[in-house]
Amino acid sequence: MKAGNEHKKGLWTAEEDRILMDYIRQHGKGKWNRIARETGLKRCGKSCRLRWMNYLSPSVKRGDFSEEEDDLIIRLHKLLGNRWSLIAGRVPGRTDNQIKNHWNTCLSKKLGIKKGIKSKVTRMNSQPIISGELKNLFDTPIPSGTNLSEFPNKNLCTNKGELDEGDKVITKEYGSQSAHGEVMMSENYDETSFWISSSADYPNGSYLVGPQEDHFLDFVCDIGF
DNA sequence: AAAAGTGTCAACCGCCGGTGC
DNA sequence: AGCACCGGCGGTTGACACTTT
Repeated sequence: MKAGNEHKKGLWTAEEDRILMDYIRQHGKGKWNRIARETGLKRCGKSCRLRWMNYLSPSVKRGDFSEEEDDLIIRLHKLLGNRWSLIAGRVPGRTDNQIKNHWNTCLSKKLGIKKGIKSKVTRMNSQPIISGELKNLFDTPIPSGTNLSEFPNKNLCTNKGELDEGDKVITKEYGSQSAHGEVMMSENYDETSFWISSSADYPNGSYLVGPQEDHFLDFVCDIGF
């Protein structure tokens, strides 16, 4: 089979939607290439999957993003970067594609973020960071008016007072739970790392220090230049 | 009214990792 | 080990709608 040449592209018609939905109602989703074949749709399996996941699935929420959703996405993006599927997993009813589009067209503009400017890690100050206490981690003061009570779990230890990219850090959160991570640039961090990002991604000079996944948002410390 | 410019978002593309044979 | 297939991801494109000139 010469895949590619004979697959239809472009917007889906109402009739194609109906065929795909009927099939999935009857047989369930998955095995998208098989679905594409058996429905007679002249689409590739990937296209069928995408259409279902991003549009036809009943779990997909349509319509404008609420302010609450915007706020959540902004906070998640600070923590996770462009990991749209992870962000979408925490925004009920929204797909990664919706969130990515919304970010690129509305939110990044709203925040004044320019594309293509790389983050850089800057050095923290030399103060040791003491477990159970929020310290100013950077060379600059915490802006007046910052509500520290918004960050209830701030137990952070470091193995030295001054951090740089590559340094190992330990956090303690949620009772006895602790985790190890590495200070990284935001666009490079991996699943297990904590990270520090800064600069152009966050026009007001925000820094973030935080673990992700299991520990999630409670441990975000947002400090200005 | 029409052309040009801009914004939005559905869909595509290439790549990657997992799985089964 | 190597291959094919599949699902999933993030970046990008392009059609269409809307706004401005």
